[in-house]
Amino acid sequence: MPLSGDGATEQERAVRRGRPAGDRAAKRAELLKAAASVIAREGYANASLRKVAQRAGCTTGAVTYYFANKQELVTALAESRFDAYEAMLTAGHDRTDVRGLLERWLKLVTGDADFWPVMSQLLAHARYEPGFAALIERRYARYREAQAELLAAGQAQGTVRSDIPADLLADQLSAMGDGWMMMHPFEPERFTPERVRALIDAAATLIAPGSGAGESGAGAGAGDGAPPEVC
Amino acid sequence: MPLSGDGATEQERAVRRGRPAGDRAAKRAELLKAAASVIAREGYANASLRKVAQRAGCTTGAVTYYFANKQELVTALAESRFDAYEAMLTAGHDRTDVRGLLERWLKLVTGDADFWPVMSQLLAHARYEPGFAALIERRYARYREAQAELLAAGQAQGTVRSDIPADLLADQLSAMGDGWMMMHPFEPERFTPERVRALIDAAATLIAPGSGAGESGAGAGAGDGAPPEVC
Amino acid sequence: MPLSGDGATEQERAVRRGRPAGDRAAKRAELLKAAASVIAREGYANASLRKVAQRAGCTTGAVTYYFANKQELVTALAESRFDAYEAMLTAGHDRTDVRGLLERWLKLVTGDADFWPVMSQLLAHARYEPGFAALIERRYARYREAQAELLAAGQAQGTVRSDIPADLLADQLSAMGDGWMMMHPFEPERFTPERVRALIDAAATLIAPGSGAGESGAGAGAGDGAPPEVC
Amino acid sequence: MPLSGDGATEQERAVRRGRPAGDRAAKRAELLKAAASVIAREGYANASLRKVAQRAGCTTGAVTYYFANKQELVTALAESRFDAYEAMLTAGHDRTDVRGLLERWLKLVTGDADFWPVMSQLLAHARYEPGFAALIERRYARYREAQAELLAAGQAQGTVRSDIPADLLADQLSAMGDGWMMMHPFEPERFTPERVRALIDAAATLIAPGSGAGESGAGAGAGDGAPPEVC
DNA sequence: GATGAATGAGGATTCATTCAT
DNA sequence: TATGAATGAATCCTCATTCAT
Repeated sequence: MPLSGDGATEQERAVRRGRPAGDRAAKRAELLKAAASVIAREGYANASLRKVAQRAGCTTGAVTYYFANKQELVTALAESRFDAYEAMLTAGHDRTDVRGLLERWLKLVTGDADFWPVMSQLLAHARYEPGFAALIERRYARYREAQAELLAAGQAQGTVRSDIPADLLADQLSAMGDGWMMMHPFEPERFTPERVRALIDAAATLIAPGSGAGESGAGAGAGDGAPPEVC
Repeated sequence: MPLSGDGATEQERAVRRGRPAGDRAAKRAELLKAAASVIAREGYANASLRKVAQRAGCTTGAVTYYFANKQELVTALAESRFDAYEAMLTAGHDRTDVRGLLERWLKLVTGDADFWPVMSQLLAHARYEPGFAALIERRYARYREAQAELLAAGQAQGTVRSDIPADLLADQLSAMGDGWMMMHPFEPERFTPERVRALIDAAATLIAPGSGAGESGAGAGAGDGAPPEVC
Repeated sequence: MPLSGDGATEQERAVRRGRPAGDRAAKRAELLKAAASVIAREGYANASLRKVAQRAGCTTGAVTYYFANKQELVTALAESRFDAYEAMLTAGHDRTDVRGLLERWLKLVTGDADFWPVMSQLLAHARYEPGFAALIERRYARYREAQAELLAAGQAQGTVRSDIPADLLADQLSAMGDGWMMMHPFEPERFTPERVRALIDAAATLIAPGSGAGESGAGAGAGDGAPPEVC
Repeated sequence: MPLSGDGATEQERAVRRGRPAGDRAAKRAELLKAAASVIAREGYANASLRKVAQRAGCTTGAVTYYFANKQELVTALAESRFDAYEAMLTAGHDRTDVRGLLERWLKLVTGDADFWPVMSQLLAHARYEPGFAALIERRYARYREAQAELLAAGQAQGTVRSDIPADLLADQLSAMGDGWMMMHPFEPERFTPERVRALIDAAATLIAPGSGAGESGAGAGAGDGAPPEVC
């Protein structure tokens, strides 16, 4: 509408020009949230575009207007989730603070009730969605590498046990996270905040150096924040 | 099926004796195998009764004849998988041999190429399949308890670290297994036999007592069987 | 039902064995007729499986049960039409009877009111239906070759003009047929039986040898059967 | 659009004078070209307004802005094609030059690669597009009449055979043209320029007077321009 | 026991069209 | 004048399930 003097200043127009798609990005984000909600509540196999549209309060056509494909929708959803994941991981904190990483992981994963269920559903189906698997593999690998680097740094500083190579440790930590992620939505009553904290504390204990001989369990200290002997 | 007097002679029945519970059970087992294969190859979301029938070499009607529902088929499949899992766990070995457990787990999981993919798909959908979730929760809990018992016995014998309660350790070990199970079908090239062994060795190191201070990594010794300092 | 003595003789069973698909072929033929009717009445672009099902008096699912694809349905329809076409062409008559060919062509094409419209719609869309174009090209070529052979034989006998190669003549005759086929459903009132006969007579005159100088037109004799001077 | 006083100065209008009827007509023509291209490439059944817009480099809204309906677009396209056809036919040449007509027809039809495919698609669907059929019938009839007049004049001059009434000859010639038009986009490799010329030469031979008894075929001379004995 | 025909709801996707801006 | 968001119906197709045989 170049001729309609709508009272917008030059600067405002420039801002508008900055996001040429108008509210496209916002609407897409809204639809992604709806999709996440549906997947979390009904599972990937039962998630249809119709349900997504219903939850977003629009028609099916609107969904396919913003996302050409169901696959595009799902891929975009996965991207956004991995973005959050990565932001968590690289959130300008001390790069060797393994304990901090676990805490941030805990916060991310418990902050958004949908996060775990959605991620587990996406991962479970990634293998069978052509083009989708590649995306997850790529981003997942990046995440694991970052984690391995962090653990290696911890080993250099002596805050992480050195008798297991960092990459194996990273694999084990992320596998643990995946396992929890998969089982959490399945039996949520088992994953009370206290138990999750206990699990995280235990994980910290597992990768701490020189542990194993003590009498008092790390799990016993669950809920008291960071046990002094870890990290 | 002992109640169906089908007019078969004693001899005919004797011939049949090799099959566990008559033709019906055999046919059901055959269909379950087909279902497992389809799920492993195409994913749960894309697995249809038609495909199962096709792979089993029979008609769609036959499948619904032996299994009233799709849900019944899937549930029976899950039961059979957990049976194998439990048999593995309780296979008359030394009940305190944690290392042996890991080895048996490894053998089970690498022996049948479909085991991991099928299990991960079933678990991923358990939450959303009414009546199915309960089954998995029950059997999974039983498995975890058995594992916790085994770990506790190990702690009593001093072969397992005691600074983490056995139930937390069991949770962590099984979560690790779940995580690998989920990622394995997804990037199989990452899970070479050597690396799987290294991961298991590292897991053994993780739960061993008094570890963590050494310089040489357990993972470095991957492939050489059981590192002496573990278990 | 191998055990049910249904009173069928050995021979009857053999017959049944001959068409293993039961009434499958019959049902398919029925659906093909419905499809032809829909295409003739509504045009290819507006022909949907739903409409075909409606006309056949069954559900959409039934159609896709007998034909995996819309393309398969359309292809089968084209095949059946070409079968009729070819049967017409090779109907055990005198292979050099060009006039007879034109007559048979006329009968085929006027006998089934749907024949012309359906064929023209199929041909018009063949180019854009992957895998369908090949079929038509193949069968169409065969038809044109047979026609060319027939015309060549006529040339050898002196009943067909020899100043134009038989293959070009065949091309022209079939193009004429195609052109009529295309325009016929479009302005049916122009194609009265009388006019069609006149066109055929004129076509016969066109390809007859030594024509062109006479005063009385072949078209003037339309309706009086076969003008003596032709063929 | 002479009635729209759009405030343009005399000079501005002069500049515009090159374009037939202002911007609107130019834009419509542009869209028509895009529509023709889409129909030629994808077929009528697969041609959507979206694709037309895409090929024209504008939005869907723009198309519906310039053409109220899809039907209006298609109708306008047909009109423009028939305009070209008629212009070809009545292009101030000798009105009795049948050979010249065929040559001009050849040039038109081979000059624009899209002409044949588009026309055949439009004709194929004319029957089923309400309001569209009438248009084609009218214009097609006019074209056939003009052709019949020309042939009648040829008969009077002795350059066209007189044993077949002019209107029947016209029908046959145009049917031939339609038939080629329909088959050409379908198997383009069969319609090399040489063969098209041979076909046209043969057509000229067909309608020439006193032909048919000679031994040498007109088709054999294909490519050498106009055989002396024809027209 | 087993078949396979048939159903009908639901899947994703495409499309012409409308309309506020 | 032109945009592009949004609609809702229609597209083809898949599927679990039923049922007469």
